[in-house]
Amino acid sequence: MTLAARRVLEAAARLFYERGIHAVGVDLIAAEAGVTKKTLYDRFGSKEQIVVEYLADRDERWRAFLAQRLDTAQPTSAARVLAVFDASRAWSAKNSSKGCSMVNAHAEISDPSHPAYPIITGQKQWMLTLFTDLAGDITPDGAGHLSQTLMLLHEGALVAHGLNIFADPISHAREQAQTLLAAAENSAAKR
Amino acid sequence: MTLAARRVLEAAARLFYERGIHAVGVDLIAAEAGVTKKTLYDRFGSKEQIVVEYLADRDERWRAFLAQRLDTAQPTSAARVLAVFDASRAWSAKNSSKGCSMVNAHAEISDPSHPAYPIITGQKQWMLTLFTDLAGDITPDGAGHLSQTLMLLHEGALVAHGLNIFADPISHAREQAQTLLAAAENSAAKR
DNA sequence: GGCTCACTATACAGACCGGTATACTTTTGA
DNA sequence: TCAAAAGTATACCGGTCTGTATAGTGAGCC
Repeated sequence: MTLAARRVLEAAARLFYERGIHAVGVDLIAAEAGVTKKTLYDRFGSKEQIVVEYLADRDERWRAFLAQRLDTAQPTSAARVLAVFDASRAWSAKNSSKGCSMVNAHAEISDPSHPAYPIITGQKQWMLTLFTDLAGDITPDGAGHLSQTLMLLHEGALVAHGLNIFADPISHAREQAQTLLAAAENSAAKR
Repeated sequence: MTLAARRVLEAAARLFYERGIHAVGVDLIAAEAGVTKKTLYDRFGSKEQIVVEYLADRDERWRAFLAQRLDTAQPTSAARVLAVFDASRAWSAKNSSKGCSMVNAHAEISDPSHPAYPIITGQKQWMLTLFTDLAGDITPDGAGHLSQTLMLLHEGALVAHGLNIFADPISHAREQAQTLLAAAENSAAKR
């Protein structure tokens, strides 16, 4: 990726996230990136491709960020679940004040055959799988059930954060997750 | 509201929800409504006003739908909390297969001074207040805490439903809410 | 009958949309 | 050193965007 291409992607990412995908034109992206439209089209070919790379890049960054956080977390599965919420809180404070970019993109991309669609649904599926794997270590029988609850808390917290419904929803979700994990460990130990 | 205006609002509501607000032009709305642009502008004055009335109307319909469901629910607060989730499940099956229209609109409307902004945040605040009032009857000390958790489960379920993350997330949220309510009633009774 | 209101039909304005073409300059690496 | 790659600058394309203007039709109402 060339320097100009990187600047285009950075500008597009910021504008798409803050204003929405359809509300941002390629002329604006080029201007904000300090790049001509010629360069933009030489590198990306279409606006759609910029959208795809915006979401793919954001997905990749989030996974890398989360992986790093999980690596430094305590090695127990319960601690790692909580580390996901900690990572989301840190990530949201810096990059996601308007909520989840995948959810927001989904609001604008209706067609399931759009090339960005699998990126959006893929990230959510990946998160669910992550929760399911961790939950499986805690309560093998209730892994599906627990992971779905964690997913709802997590998604709900991101929405609540983006819409500013109440203060610090991600911490609240983390706390609730902690209660859930304790109960699951307790009931698994009894069995 | 005239007949033509109603047709415009119905067409706009469907198109805005399915394709996104910025992706739909007034020409298309007029064509789908079987109405000329002249009529459309005579009735609404601007596209922005159509957006505002679309969201306001949807908000009103949801509140009326929910109120009717709450009226026919068992009069206990716990049953009424669960009735909210039941209402959401029924509503989503019919009108909200792509998730919450307020959340989706928020993804496209960045400016807090946009006239549609207070409608979006207002509905979320109203829902939180509703949960808080009901939770207050169950556990006065923990009303804020419980209502926030219910809110996260509810919002998370709507997102999960819209993105099809897993099957029937609203029922899962309802079930989780039920567990929470039982625990809250139990701990309130002990005190 | 005459008046108003809601509506149709069509054309147009000016801006912006995504995308392309031509011509030229700068950077960079074998 | 020299050619390819990457970039700038600018003009343009057809189409669509929100919004307006002009002209006329039909129904209800006092």
